[in-house]
Amino acid sequence: MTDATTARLADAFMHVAKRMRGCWMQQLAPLGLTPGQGRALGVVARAGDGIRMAELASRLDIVPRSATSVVDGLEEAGLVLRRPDPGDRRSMLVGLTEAGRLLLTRIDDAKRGAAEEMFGALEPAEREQLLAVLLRLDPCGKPAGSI
Amino acid sequence: MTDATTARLADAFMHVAKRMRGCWMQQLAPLGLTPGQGRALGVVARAGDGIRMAELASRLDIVPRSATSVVDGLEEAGLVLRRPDPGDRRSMLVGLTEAGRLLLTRIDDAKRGAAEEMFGALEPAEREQLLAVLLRLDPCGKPAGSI
DNA sequence: TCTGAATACTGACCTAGCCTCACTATATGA
DNA sequence: TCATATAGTGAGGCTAGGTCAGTATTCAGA
Repeated sequence: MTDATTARLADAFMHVAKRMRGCWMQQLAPLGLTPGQGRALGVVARAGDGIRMAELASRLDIVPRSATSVVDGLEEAGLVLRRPDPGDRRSMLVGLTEAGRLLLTRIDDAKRGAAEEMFGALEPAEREQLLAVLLRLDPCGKPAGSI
Repeated sequence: MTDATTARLADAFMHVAKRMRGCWMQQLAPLGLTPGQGRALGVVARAGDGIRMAELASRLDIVPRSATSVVDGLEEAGLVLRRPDPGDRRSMLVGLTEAGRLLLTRIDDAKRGAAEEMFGALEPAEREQLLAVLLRLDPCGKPAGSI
């Protein structure tokens, strides 16, 4: 019984996640961003003036090599800039450009739009409950990242 | 306020979904299956004796061309078999082989294991609640498929 | 009965978003 | 000074999708 519920839970969860991803993609596409880039831009913005590649990767919960690709895309679009870390010449600091800063508010709107479209059916109290539940889930023992 | 909760909700949701996917992948890997193949095999099994490619695609919520690739993989692994639909020679019927039928129970176990690992932190009542909430979410207006 | 439109599948090719492995450049502790 | 560790990245792989175009078949209507 609970067994069946749990399995259905997994199915339903992945299904909703898939739709949400599509929804978000759709909202971000007009801005010329993929979901991964949008997420990364948000992390960079929140990091203030310059975040290391490794730190960015960790907050996105991806390996450093993958962060390189994401930042490549953002830099190509003129939204972020890499500069060497003056304190450690092995490191790069990634920071927003003016264009990136300007785009950020539109990204936030898109994100809010997608979230609203997704969770609009839920009462505010239900959303709070759902959020609380999600924050307690930590599969496979990995520590939860930021974003 | 609710705005911020909704945005955080989206973040948390995608984060959990990502971990869950990894968790499931990990459980399925020993069986030589990807999550997509596991899902497809389940749909084929539930369909009884033979499901059309188009119907399979629709239940997986992917385009028919993508279903072709998934079935290619399963057929190569000897888990399913394509045969022409006697009633419509344009169509193919996909059915489980004996090997597929045998693997199915192990897949179910893996799935249950992943789901348990994911949602184990929740009380049964909370799982029921979560499931109920998920079933109400239907982003971007697309009709909900099966699995 | 013939024909044009619709349908079912698939080959060729593309993308996002990850990964590992191996490499260079730099930093750091003994 | 020198071994080892760390930061980032090139090369290349994979899953899970997607599009576009083409073939085979079905079917509705003239």
